[in-house]
This record gives sequence, structure tokens and C-alpha cells, in this order.
Amino acid sequence: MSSLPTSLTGAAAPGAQESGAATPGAGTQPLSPATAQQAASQRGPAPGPHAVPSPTFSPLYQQIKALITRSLQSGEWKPGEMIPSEMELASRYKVSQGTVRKAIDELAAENLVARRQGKGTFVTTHHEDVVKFRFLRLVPDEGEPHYGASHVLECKRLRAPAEIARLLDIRTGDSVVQIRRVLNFSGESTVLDEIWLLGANFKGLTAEKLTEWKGPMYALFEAEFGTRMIRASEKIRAVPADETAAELLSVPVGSPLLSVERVSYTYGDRPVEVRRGLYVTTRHYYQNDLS
Amino acid sequence: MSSLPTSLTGAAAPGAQESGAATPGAGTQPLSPATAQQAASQRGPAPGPHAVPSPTFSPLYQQIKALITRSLQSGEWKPGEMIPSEMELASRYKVSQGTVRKAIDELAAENLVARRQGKGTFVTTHHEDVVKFRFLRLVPDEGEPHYGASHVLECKRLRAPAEIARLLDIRTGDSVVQIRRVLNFSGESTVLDEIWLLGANFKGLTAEKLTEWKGPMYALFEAEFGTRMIRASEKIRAVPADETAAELLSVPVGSPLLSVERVSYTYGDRPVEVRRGLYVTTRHYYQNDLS
DNA sequence: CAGTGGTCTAGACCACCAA
DNA sequence: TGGTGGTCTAGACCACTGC
Repeated sequence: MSSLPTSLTGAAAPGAQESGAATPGAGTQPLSPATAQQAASQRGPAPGPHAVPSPTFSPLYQQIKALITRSLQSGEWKPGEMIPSEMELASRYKVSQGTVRKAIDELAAENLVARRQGKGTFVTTHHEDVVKFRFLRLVPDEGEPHYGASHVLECKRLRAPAEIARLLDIRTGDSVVQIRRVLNFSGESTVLDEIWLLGANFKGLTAEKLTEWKGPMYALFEAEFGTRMIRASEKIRAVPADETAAELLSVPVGSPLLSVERVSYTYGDRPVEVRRGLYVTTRHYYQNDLS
Repeated sequence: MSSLPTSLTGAAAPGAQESGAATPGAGTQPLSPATAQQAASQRGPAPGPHAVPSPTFSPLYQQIKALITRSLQSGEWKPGEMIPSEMELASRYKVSQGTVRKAIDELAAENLVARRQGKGTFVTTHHEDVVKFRFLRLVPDEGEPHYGASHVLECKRLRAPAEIARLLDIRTGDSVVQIRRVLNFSGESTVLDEIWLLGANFKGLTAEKLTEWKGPMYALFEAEFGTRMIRASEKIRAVPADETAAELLSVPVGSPLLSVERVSYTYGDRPVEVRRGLYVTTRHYYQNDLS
């Protein structure tokens, strides 16, 4: 175990390695990686030979995955960049390529990285088309999905109201950034967004920066503020337009709008954004696949 | 190749096996499965030694997956039942356990099948709670998600209107079954569904059968009609309640409702159901996770 | 205890890509 | 041509379940 990084060693396998470990494969030469495998099979408290199989068992590849995730989070490999090859990672972590592969498989399934055969494995980014439309599900009845023009109405720092604070897992009154904007799709005001961001993560965010930025807002957040949105959870309802929304979206007061309340999370499932969107769904619809 | 099932042999690998094939593993004893591996690597038209690597390349595990899917579709293993163990399947298809595993991995990811450690791999069924809520995303503001009481208003056979026919990939005028029903959640009419089913697949479906059935409608379809819903695609909008909906859902005319247009697919991505639901979202919301 | 899925390794070969 | 991910195999051992 001494060969593994401190983070792994210290957190997961406090005990020493087992004794009669048969090495897999040919069965003749005792390979060093066998120790890693043994270590992976018995961790948690009280790792004695006859202890219960440890309630907090975690397979090796999960630990490797956690280590890779940490490197992603720390910015060792930035969005769009290639991460080390499977062989390199295998030798770095002193495990087999297959184990690294399984770790990366899961990261790819979670869209944290993307594999490209013959090229390498790359950190995903909100600049890519594929990723963009994972977070914008509004599709026009006619024509291709596209990104509308953003018109920022407001961007200011304020103290978090109780409800927002609860969703962001901070205290009421903590600093947040509030943005209000309208999205135009082919000339029609279609989306009215009200956004709250964790103040600590978005120091220096201004309406100007938002306005100057061409492209998805999440791409700006990732490039300029090092905060990457990994997943989000939405609650969707049909609501009547109030006066403000009606005016900004050019629809009659009381007409049906799609209300989309989103909480977005970054690494470690930490919430960093709350967003309330009102969508006009006469010429667009919200696309969702159940599978 | 002669050892593989006819379906695989005929469809995928018309050519003979390669010559200088090194067997994997120790490198001494020539194992028979090597032929399967070789065959897997060169299929499609014109499999000569120097032909281009075949544009329709498909890995072995994908073929195994297709074979397993076929058995699921044919009813060889029914919903809720256990499928043969990985070792059994490996020996049936003359491939290694690892290849079967990878095939099953994908089937599990698509929710066609569920693995249970120590027990086996089971065909998923709409009776299970986990599966139920994959297709019912309406969650109450307070309390746990649950299935409401269904009140069938109507169930009749008719000729498909053009729009429905288009979505079901049949001809206008072909036979379909139409169902209209209301779902009650804790005493409140919350969902008004209008459902069209492929006539050919649902002979003998009556309002009585629907009313007698306790549980998810898809469970009835799977158990009584052998039609299993695998995935669905939904288009969501906010719409005003018309007179009919307003009356059945006890809301004012014009009040906002969530309109959910769903097309459901069975094996082979064949559409078998079109559904238009109107949801009252004052005390419930539609839950969606972006990841 | 036997059987099942789950993890890990080692090694070979293939497909794809870029230089 | 070399490097990368992708496929396939073989075999060992572990964790979980139920008899």
C-alpha cells in the first residue's frame, strides 16, 4: 500500500497487506500490483484478517475514480484538455490498465470526461455542442435547436433570501449574485431567467462580462470562474404569467408559461446555482427522454 | 465461426477465419475461442485479408447483446424472471464471460435487465417501484411519490387520425385503441390522459380490464399483451385548460396546465403508444434530472 | 456451502488517429 | 509508425445470497 498516493492510503486502507496472496495471471512471478489488489479488498475500520468484510467497502476503481475526479476539480487537467493515457494513469496509481479503464468508464458515463478513440480522453467542456444542449432542453417546433441571444437585464450582489439560501446550502443573508436575463430565439423573447449564484464562487461577475460573452453562460462560468456545472435537477410546472413576465416576454398576463426551477451542482454535488426560468412554449417545447 | 449460433454467423461473419491468429493468454495452447475473436474483428461484406476494415464493424459483445435482446423480446425470459448466469451464456455463445458481462452491462444501463449480486440477472418489469417512477415523473410538493387512482373514462377502437398514425409509424386509418382516463392523487384530479395504442398489439383491451387492473398501466400491457415499454420521448409545454379539461380536472377554463406529449417505444425502437397528458401542477411538479 | 455477480490483473490484438 | 482507446480472453479472488 505504501506505493499508493497518500490520499488513498490514509483514507481507505490503514492496515497492512495480507500474507498468502496468490498473484493472478501466470502464477509464477510474484508481481507487486498484487498488494494493491489485496489492499483494495479490505479497507475501513478494523482491517484484521478475521474482521467483518468492512461495511464501508469501496472497490479500487472507485478510489481511482475519486482520485481522478479530485485532479479534475483541482484544475490539474482543464476543460478541453486531454488527461493522461490509461497506461500513464495505471502506472501513476500502481494499478492495472483495466482498473483505470473502469474508473474512466464511469467518469465518461457521468459526462465528466469524453473518450475519443485514437486520440485520448478529454475533460468535457460547456463549449461543446453536445454538452450545451444537455442543459438547454428547449427545442423549436420548426428548425434546429440553437442558442438564442441573451439580453442581461440585471446583475448584482445581494444577500441570499431564505429560500435561495436553503437550496444553495448556505445561510440566509450570505452573499449571492443575482442575474436576470431574457433569451431571444429567432427574434422572439422566449425565456425569462432569474439566476442566483454562490457569491463566493463568482467574485467579479458583472453584467458587462455577461453581455460581452458570446456563448453559453456555463462556458463562461467554467472558463472565468473555475466553476463547472456537472448536473442539475429541475422542477417543472405550468404557471400563469405575472405582469413582469408578461411584459418582458410579450405575452398576455395570465397566459400559461413553463416554470423551470433548477438547482445546479458542481463537483462533490455541491449546489452553486439556483435558477428560475419562465419559458414561452407556443413555438418551442421542452424535450425530455425517459429511459 | 461454425460454433456460433446461426443468427450471428449468417448475419455478421460470412467469411472464413484468419490464418496467423495468435491466441491470447499464455501463448502456448491454441484455444478454440480465438476463432470467435477473430471472426468478431472482421465482418461485413468482402472480408478478405486485405479488405478495408469493414464499414459495418460491430464488436462481439454487441452481437451477444443483440442475441440476448432477441431472447428477451421473444419472451424466452419473461419480465421478473432470471436470465441464465454469465457463465451459462458464455458457454452458450462460445465467448468468454467477460464478453457476456460487457453485453449485460449495456443492457443493464438501458434498464432492460437488472443485476443483483449473489442472485443473478433479472428481466426488469414495470411492477417494480424503481421502474414505475421512470415513467411517472409527477411528484407531490408534500409527501412521497405515489401512484394515484386511475379512473377510465373511455376505451375504444378507432381508426388512427393522421397525426397519431404518423407518430406511431402506421398508416392513417389503421386500427388503434384510444383510452381516456383521469388520475387522482390524494383525492384530487391531477392528470387527464388521452392514450393511443397500436391496435395490432392490444387486441382485447377493454375499459373493464383497465378498471380491474390495480397497478401501473404499463405493467398490465407487459403482463397481458406482451408489449413492454422500453423508453419514451416527451415534449412538454404549458397550455391553457380547455372546457373539457377544466371540467374533468376541476380547474378554471384557461388555467395553466402542463401538456406532456409522449411517444413510447418497445424493442427495436418501434413506437407503440402515443399519449397526451394534461397535468395540474399546483400541488405537484414534473421532476427532471439533467446529467 | 455452492452459485451468482463484482473486482482485479495480465496480455494480446484491433481500430482509429496524427505526424 | 507509434500512441491512444476498444475488444477479447483467461484466471484468480472477493462479496453477497440462499439453501
